[in-house]
Amino acid sequence: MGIFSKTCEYAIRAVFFIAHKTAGQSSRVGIKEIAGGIDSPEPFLAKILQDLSRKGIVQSTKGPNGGFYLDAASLLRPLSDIVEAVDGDDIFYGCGLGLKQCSEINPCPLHNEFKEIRNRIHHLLQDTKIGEFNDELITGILSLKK
Amino acid sequence: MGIFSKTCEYAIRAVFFIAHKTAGQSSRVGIKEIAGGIDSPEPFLAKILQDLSRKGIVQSTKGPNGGFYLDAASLLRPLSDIVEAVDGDDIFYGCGLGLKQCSEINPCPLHNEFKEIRNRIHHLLQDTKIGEFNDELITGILSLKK
DNA sequence: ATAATAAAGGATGTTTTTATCTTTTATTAT
DNA sequence: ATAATAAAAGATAAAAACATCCTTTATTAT
Repeated sequence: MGIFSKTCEYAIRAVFFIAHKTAGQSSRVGIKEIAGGIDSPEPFLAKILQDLSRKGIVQSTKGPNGGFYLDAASLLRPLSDIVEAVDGDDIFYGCGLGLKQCSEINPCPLHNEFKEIRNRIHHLLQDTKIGEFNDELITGILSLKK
Repeated sequence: MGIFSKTCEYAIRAVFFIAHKTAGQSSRVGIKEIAGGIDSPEPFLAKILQDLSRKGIVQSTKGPNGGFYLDAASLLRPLSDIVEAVDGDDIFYGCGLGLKQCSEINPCPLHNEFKEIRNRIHHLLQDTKIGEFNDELITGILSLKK
């Protein structure tokens, strides 16, 4: 088990992939190419992108030359938008030991330590923009496969 | 989805509970009391403790006056031992985006940022000992329920 | 208009995680 | 020895996550 669900891992990788493939050039990229580009099961990823599209995080058009893309505004959105859309905000606000009532006044043993870690994750994802890695992905410095 | 699996959340809370109930006094605490004390499903927790017992992280004896307890050495073990036993070490070493080949020479876009976060989690859990919160748990400053 | 294309939508299947129940084994007190 | 107790072990079940397949809808090119 990682920090994110598998669904969310695929989602983030897919959005990065769409971003670097379509940023600037008014082009689209199809589900097949995306799935191949991030090593994910195609039909499962289709469902994930369908959901992200409904939620306005990615854009899409049907038909020939259709596919997924990201408009200028989407490229500037923080990664946290993807995570919240897919996994919710538990990773940012939930108790590390799973206690519903855990809080400042009723803390679990790890409350303060985990608060810092969760905050750090939250800030990292808020400060990182979807379009931020396009250059490095194009040049191959960064990887989205396997 | 939290940082840990539900199984692991229950495991940590249960071990904390056993620790503060039995530390010092050569007493034992039964599965029923533990499950009640940490708000967990009793039969599921029984399986978890059975596993932790096999792995030597908690001690147990059967029969009347039997139950679970922690010896002196166990009380000094780090929390990371519980997490590794239950969830494995993915949380410490795995790629945030789920990439098997992610590494320094083939990094995903979030590699360095996540490395720091994972390290921080790792160090926190290595530096925190199982018996560390007994006093606060007895006095009720800290909570393991709901 | 028509055929081809590609995502959207809906139904379904599989695997893993979470949870329960029943029987067995070890220990203790009588 | 026997009965009572409590964890261990094994089998089973329910829920959630992960994954696939088939049909429909929107778009484009001819």
